[in-house]
Amino acid sequence: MNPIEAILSRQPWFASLSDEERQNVSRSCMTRRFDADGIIVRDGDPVEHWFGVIDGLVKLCVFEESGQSTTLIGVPSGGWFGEGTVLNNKFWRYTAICMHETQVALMPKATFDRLHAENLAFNQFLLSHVNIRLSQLIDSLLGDRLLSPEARLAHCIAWLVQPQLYLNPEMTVSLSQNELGLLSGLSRQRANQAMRALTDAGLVHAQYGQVKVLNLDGLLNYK
DNA sequence: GCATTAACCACCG
DNA sequence: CGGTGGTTAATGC
Repeated sequence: MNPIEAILSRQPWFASLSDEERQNVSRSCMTRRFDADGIIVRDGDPVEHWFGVIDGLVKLCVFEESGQSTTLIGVPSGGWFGEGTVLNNKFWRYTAICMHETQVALMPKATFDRLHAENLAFNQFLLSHVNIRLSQLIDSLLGDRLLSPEARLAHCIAWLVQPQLYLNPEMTVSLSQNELGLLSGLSRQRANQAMRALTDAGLVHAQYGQVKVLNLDGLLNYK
């Protein structure tokens, strides 16, 4: 089994395809490897693929003309991104940057559109995926408006190991506190301070360049 | 008051 | 050595 088949076989919708369609889909997809800081797509690039993170970590960012930039979300191994753009737009509206060396699966838009038009299980997967992302958005609005920096960081870490979205039995994510700050909208120093609070609360275990989640519900309920 | 930037230093890989 | 973590001081809203 080639790498792309191995990835697709883990997708819940893939098994529902006919043998022929499974072959067609996996033949149309590709994998590509990026170094740390490698750019998968830029804001303004034409939409050609839907992307899956096989191994590594990707951040989705926007850059303002003023020179300001912000990180929207992190997508770890097992996650997919860009379905909204593939469905609705001709051009990317954010930039996807690898935070580590990252291997990415690329599904051509034509394949995506065909599955979207023809396969129920694929649509069920998409709807559930989009639904979880919507929860994530609402949670992030909540964090932004009502919650403490500690809670914002807690939620941000929790979403990175979200078992509904990603396969990560170790519940661990490889990120520096600087990158954690970028993802949660905090400075490194404030993220560091918040990390200590979460560690003291026994919710996470901080290692060098890596965080292990000990209590996912605790993180999500952190005020 | 609280978070941010800048800066420093010790430590890890 | 570069990247990361822990901390402090100055600045800004």
